Amino acid sequence: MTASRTARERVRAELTREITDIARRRLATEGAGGLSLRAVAREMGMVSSAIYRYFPSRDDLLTALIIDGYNALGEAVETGEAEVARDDHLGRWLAVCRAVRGWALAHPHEFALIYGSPVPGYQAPQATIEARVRDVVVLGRLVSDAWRAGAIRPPSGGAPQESAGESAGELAGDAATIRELMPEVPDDVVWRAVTAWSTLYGWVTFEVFGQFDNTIEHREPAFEHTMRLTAGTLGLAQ
Amino acid sequence: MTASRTARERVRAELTREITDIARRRLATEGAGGLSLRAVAREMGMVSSAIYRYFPSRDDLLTALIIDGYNALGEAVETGEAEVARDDHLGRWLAVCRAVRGWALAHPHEFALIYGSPVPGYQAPQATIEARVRDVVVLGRLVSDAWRAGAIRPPSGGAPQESAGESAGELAGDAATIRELMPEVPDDVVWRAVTAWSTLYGWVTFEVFGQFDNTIEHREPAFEHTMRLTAGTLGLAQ
DNA sequence: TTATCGTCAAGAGCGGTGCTCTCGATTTTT
DNA sequence: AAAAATCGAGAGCACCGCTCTTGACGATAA
Repeated sequence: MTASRTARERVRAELTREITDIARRRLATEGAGGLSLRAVAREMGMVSSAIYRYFPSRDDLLTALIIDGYNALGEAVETGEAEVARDDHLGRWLAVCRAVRGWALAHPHEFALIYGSPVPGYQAPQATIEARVRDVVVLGRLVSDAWRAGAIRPPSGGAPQESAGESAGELAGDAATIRELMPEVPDDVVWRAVTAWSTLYGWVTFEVFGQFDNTIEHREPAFEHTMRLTAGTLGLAQ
Repeated sequence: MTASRTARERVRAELTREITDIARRRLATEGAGGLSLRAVAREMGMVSSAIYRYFPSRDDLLTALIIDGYNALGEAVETGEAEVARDDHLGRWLAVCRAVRGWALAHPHEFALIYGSPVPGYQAPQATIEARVRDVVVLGRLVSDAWRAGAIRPPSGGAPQESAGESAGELAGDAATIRELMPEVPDDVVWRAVTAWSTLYGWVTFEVFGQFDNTIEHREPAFEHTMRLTAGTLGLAQ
């Protein structure tokens, strides 16, 4: 078995996990810029150079935290949305909104890591890109379900003035890409979904990053109201 | 006159300006976290300690850059919106959107500095808070003008389901605060404006921070379409 | 015109950072 | 049991923000 080689590998896996745990805890208090390998090593009673046996660079540790962050957010959204009846599409949308906001407020530094300013000099590896779609997948399935169930107001033939000429084709191309996440949905609804998604993350970003300070004090009712408004933009029946 | 002491003060003002210029240029290449006083000093042919005669700490230099950023964005929005006829309210909204997006794409690191993740360990002083409302003021005036001109669809008595009970009062309180920026506008329209503002900055944040990579390739037509959709949410006649 | 006083650049130095390299010790594999 | 792989520890490099001291310069007052 692998039991023999596990002797060393088990302690290695354990130490790797301990490093990321301490790093995540320090991230929550110091922020991404203040994350220091030496501090993590010090807290583990290790010498700083030993950390490099587990993470070859600070960026690799950051990558691990970013992937964890995407998965944590994705999981929060998935479980939040799963608790609502499948045919309650408005409820599913609101559950997604609350899950995103709740997770972001509970983990502001991790949220900043994955949806805030890119860390300078850090290039996100491919592994992070795959993990970052979990929340969007939930939205896509929700929109697709709602559309097929007839719960989304159909494109009112020309309500938002149709874009003219060449840009129409570019719009359609991008819409086709996005439609992979929400099958069968017409272009117009695809763009409504993108708009709603932008509104959700715009709000959460504003709130987490403090842009509402001294302006909106009762965030929760305002968020609820705004996301209901946004459901209207999305075309969900109220 | 003060001409004599100006001799000294003039070179001081000039050096101060040179420092912020170099810092801004380095910010554009290295990002906020990579901004180093020593590097700025080196580029000026100065010794590092001399910088502290002009900016007592790295945070003070950051503060100067942040205030400059708010003012640059505010000015871009103001001039962009001013070029549109006063009674073309949809045009004014779109001009605001394009100004925000254009400035953010042209100065991504400065945008990240003012609307992205807070710099860890940095506490924004009061001076920055005052400069950061210039863009919002433009939006407020625009919404107020449009409302008074009857260009905004009035609250359709209960279209978005009215929030119940106690949260209604909290909503109204915050709406009153925001109304200082958009006089005479009813609560419902205030929240539509907040929603539209979130959509705009949500989109721009997504685009600047690379969340649209491999998904939306033709950003400009998609942005135009989305912001027209958002104008509908705001209630602006199409 | 001379003396004084404030302002300035420069240098050394402190404690911190990411990261590299080497060196023994220990564990795993052969 | 011998060989190979892995690991922690330590020293060291170049960099960072920031502080303190020193000596030179220039504006101002006697």
